[in-house]
Amino acid sequence: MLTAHAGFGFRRAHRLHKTDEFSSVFAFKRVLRGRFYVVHYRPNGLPSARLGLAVAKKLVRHANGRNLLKRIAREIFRLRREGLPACDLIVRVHAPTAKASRAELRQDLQQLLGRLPSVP
RNA sequence: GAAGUUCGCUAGGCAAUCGCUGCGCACGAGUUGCGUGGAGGAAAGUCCGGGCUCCGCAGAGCAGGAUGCCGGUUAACAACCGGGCACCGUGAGGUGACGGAAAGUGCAACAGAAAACAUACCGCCGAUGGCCUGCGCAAUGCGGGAUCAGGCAAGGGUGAAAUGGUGGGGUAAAAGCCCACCGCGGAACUGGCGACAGUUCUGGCACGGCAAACCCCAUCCGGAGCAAGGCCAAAUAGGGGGGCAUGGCGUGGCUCGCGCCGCCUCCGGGUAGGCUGCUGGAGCAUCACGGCAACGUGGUGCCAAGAUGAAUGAUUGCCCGGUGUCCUUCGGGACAUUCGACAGAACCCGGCUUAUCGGCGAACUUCCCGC
RNA sequence: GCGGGCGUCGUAUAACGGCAUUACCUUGGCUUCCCAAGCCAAAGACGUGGGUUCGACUCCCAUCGCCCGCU
Repeated sequence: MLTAHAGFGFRRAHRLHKTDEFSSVFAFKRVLRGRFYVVHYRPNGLPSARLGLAVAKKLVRHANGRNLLKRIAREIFRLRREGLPACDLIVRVHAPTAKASRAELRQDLQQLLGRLPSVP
């Protein structure tokens, strides 16, 4: 049902929705760790990569800040989705980001996505 | 011009490109195209109050909680408006949990004589009575002393607080003992819906403080929450042991009442997807009328977020504002800037509280200068 | 969404509205040839801001932070 849609779109099909989907990615236990972000990944056998997000309330108290981190992650994923291997990704935040600038956060995630292994 | 006070508004703007999402329309029916809408003044904290939904009705009592000068506004409120009183400010104005201590119980460390019922440490007096004593023939006379009986609470000192204050009279010394004024209590009258205020008379000083100590009085409050609640689909599972049925469940702090009839527990087993509620409402704008105002009534026009692993964004350019550096013909200009607050709807409203870079407007106050 | 609880020396804890307690830790001294142990002494705290009260860790209000529960 999922077609390899060309371009920079980021539709519902490119996101993870169910608890099961999240759990299976976590259960696969493949992790790339950056300075602020952590990327869990698991090959999904679909034509495109999919993204899930998790930002702990404990690390970023205000909804405002959590939304910012998610937007940054979403935007980078959207722009690079075409070039990514077909994996389910969960981008998680694991370090306090209060002092980090947007550029640092972006650079961190770009570098993590670059380290993803290609799917056989 | 400076310094303030109060009230209100605003929350950088425009464009391009790439995206997310609600709704509508279109057809070639694609997760396609076009159009259109898409965070706040606090959306926050969840401190109050409602609507809505379910608990049969929302019932009674107790417990518990809330409110607490008066009048009004409101769906309701701990909110708001107007007023009274007290305090603060030169003023515009601001602040106030502001009922009751002559119903009761309790509390007050240390200091101090004494901390709530009266008392007397240092003191003052010693008129009167007694004592000692001088004058005197003597007296119920005239003096002196200050051990006693006794009188006093003025002054001192302690404390957060000490039994009205100031002045005068008065006295042996004193004292509301007496008087004037002030304060306080009571009564009457006047004004006001009322809180309260004013005037007059009167009492002769009582009735100290703390109720954000218990408490009393008056008024109010049933419980739970949109994960409420409803609908659809799929699947199925019955059973065994034990307990209670003056019992159990609805029911939530307790009791009663009301409704239902099996219920609880252990073993073992199963399910948890979609739709709805979901945004048209105590709604917004504007006009008229009533009201000091909060607000109300009526007319006209408008429809303005609805996500659900959770949208409302990103990048670039120009402008606006700030900051820094440099230049200046003092008008300003050039360059740089990861400088542009607090912060993100989750059923919906009314308040409160807290966060917040700045900008704008109106009315008023005080001071200075000029005319 | 709803509800409950807790913030006290560096750490763990007590405290009727009236001088903030105790232990460990730290520092100094005594003791010892030296260390440890022991003995003696000292320093160090009421999350923040208001209010009530003569006086607040305690009572009230607001706020900040942390923890827990239900759905």
